[in-house]
Amino acid sequence: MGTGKKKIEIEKITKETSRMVTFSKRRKGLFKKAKKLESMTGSRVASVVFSPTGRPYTCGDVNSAIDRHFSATSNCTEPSTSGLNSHHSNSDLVVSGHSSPTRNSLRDWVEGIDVERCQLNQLFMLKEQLEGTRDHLSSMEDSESFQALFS
Amino acid sequence: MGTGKKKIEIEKITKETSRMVTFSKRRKGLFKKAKKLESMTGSRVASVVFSPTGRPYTCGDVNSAIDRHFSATSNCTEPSTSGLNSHHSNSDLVVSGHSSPTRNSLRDWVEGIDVERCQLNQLFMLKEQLEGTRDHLSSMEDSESFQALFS
DNA sequence: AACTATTTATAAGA
DNA sequence: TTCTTATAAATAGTT
Repeated sequence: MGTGKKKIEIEKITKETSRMVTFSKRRKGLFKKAKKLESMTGSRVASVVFSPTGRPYTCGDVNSAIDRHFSATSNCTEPSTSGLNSHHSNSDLVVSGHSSPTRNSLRDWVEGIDVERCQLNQLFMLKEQLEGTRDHLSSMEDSESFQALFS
Repeated sequence: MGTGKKKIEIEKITKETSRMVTFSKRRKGLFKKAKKLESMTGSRVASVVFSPTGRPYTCGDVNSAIDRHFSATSNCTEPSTSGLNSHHSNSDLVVSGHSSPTRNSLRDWVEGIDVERCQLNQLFMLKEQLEGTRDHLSSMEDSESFQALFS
């Protein structure tokens, strides 16, 4: 009958196929849940999913989520008085000396980043998110929001 | 009987309460789905949810997701050969002149950020994610992963 | 892609 | 906030 090698190959292909089918179904479900959570409760959800092959998929309107914080405090030096920035501990976070930048002081905040610390992983991922979002708009559930992001 | 004012207050409280209950339940469900998607398909999910009151909740092991990309290319100058960085268009992305930094060149990448462009919103959100993650570990579904993130 | 038996999530009430 | 449960939604397996 079939060789052991061929049998294994067939199993691998089948496995990968069903794996990708499951990934596709569940990613769709996850993003649907995220959007419903937003619409039902007035919350904001931003998420990134890296597929088994490394392809990034994003969900949620990042710009709007951030703008909400800026617009709520447009006349203040603090970007937000809600939970987000109301408690700054004395821990050694990635940003030193810039606890709550306004839009205009973001350059200061960026320049204050301690690039030697591990949180750079986060920045790197952010870059990948941006690039992945740009390059894979067609894969997204909410393409319009993210096309605006790069226009 | 009860005054109109009191009646409205009761309605408002009830509404806010059920809204937060729904938010809590659905956020929990969303994070559960995210974790199951990861475990079933070998994918990576990172997500941030801002509650109706602006409180951030995070899900997913950001460090591990990034480390996967670094570890896959530990001997290369490129952080990843998978889909993420395999295609750089000539569009004017936030990062100019640094298309694929290694861990050691991340300082260059950070310094290359065009801080006048709208993508700074993304960086600001990243900062909020970091702070929110640190300050609200108790609210998370996967506390252990994120405690390690700040240790 | 579509179907459906089954599992899973959740809204309402306690 | 947690528990229960009837109902709704998601999805694994299959075609």
